[in-house]
Amino acid sequence: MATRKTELTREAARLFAERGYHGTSIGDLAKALGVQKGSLYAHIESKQDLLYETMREGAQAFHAALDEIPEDVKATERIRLALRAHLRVVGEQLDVATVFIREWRYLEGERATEFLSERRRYEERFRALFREGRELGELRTDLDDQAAALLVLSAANWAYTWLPAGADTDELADRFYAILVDGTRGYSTPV
Amino acid sequence: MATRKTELTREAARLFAERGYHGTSIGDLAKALGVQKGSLYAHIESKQDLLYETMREGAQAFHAALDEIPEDVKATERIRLALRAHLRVVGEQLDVATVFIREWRYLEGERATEFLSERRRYEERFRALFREGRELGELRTDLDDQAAALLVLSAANWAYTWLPAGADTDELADRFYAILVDGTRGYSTPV
DNA sequence: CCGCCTACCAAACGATCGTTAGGGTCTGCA
DNA sequence: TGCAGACCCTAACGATCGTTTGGTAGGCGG
Repeated sequence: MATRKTELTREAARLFAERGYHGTSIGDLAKALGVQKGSLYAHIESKQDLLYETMREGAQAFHAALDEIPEDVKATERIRLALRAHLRVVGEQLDVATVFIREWRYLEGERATEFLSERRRYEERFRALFREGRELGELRTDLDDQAAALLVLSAANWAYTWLPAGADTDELADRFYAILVDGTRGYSTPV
Repeated sequence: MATRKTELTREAARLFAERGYHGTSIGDLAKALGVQKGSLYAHIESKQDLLYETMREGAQAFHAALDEIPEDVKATERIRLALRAHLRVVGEQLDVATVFIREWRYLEGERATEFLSERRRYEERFRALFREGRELGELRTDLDDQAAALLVLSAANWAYTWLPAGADTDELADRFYAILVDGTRGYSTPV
């Protein structure tokens, strides 16, 4: 099943992540595969297609990771698992995640808007967790859940810049979660 | 004082932020300034120079913002002010900040490594605040200050993607800070 | 052995890239 | 009046860009 096409998209993701979409030429890609650049057009219709397919792969991976979170656990626990899920995707598919997070804006035409709504939908799933947690009384009733969700999403979305490929992302997610839930203040620190 | 050169670098920052370094051509830049593209070379030596100058501007702005934080206040307060300072730079110089955070990797040669150490130095200033806060007893003694600093830096570095230009960043920073310090958990939530 | 399919090749297309060359037109100051 | 300096022009350079074309080599089922 490791067709030439999937090798191509995988290498494209790697190069797009390393040099950026506009910084990667079709010639670079062909050279990385040991092939003449014209030969690539037996598999794709355009360079844009490669970017688009990587985006789709990323969107699918991130959503699928969230989908596996059980619904019958507490909202706070689902937040922890969601952070784990996101960081796991970043760690396991670093190239795809990097392109998904950083290079999406080079999509052209309606694909850009399609991706934007896909992305908003993903972030909304995080926001919903915090809203739910607050409404169910698991989180502080005066919590600014918008800001809290933004904080988690920031940590999640920034991770591709420093995460080494194959890191233990579960433990890392738990460390972030612990700080987020209990705060950094000393137990008896005066205000 | 608004020399043509500064207009050029400002426009370059704007376009690099909007379309990326490799996505912006010298021709685009010239058109935005209402000038033939060859004319730009009366002011610069290369396209790389424009990127480099924007980076320098960004580095200067971020460091200067941190420099203005008084040293005689508590470490926790300095953390709050540091977050304010960073977000203020992002809000006030969104284009420069965007290029600084996202496009730096297209610097070539030793400029790339120069920038990388500049950046590490900046992040270290944040980490030091958390270490200090923990050692002085202002923060929990069992705090994972590396993770805490990473969390704040993530929020700070991700902000360019969603901050509207000219937003009230001080209030936003304080909201992040409040969550970070006190956590999200309900006061009486069972473990 | 034939015909199909996947994969690739060599060569070229027009467009655009960053950059250079040489000359021109203003303004302001001596 | 003349000269300097800032600013811009047109035209072209070689290189590289994404993409197209027409043809070929090898494997595999009929």
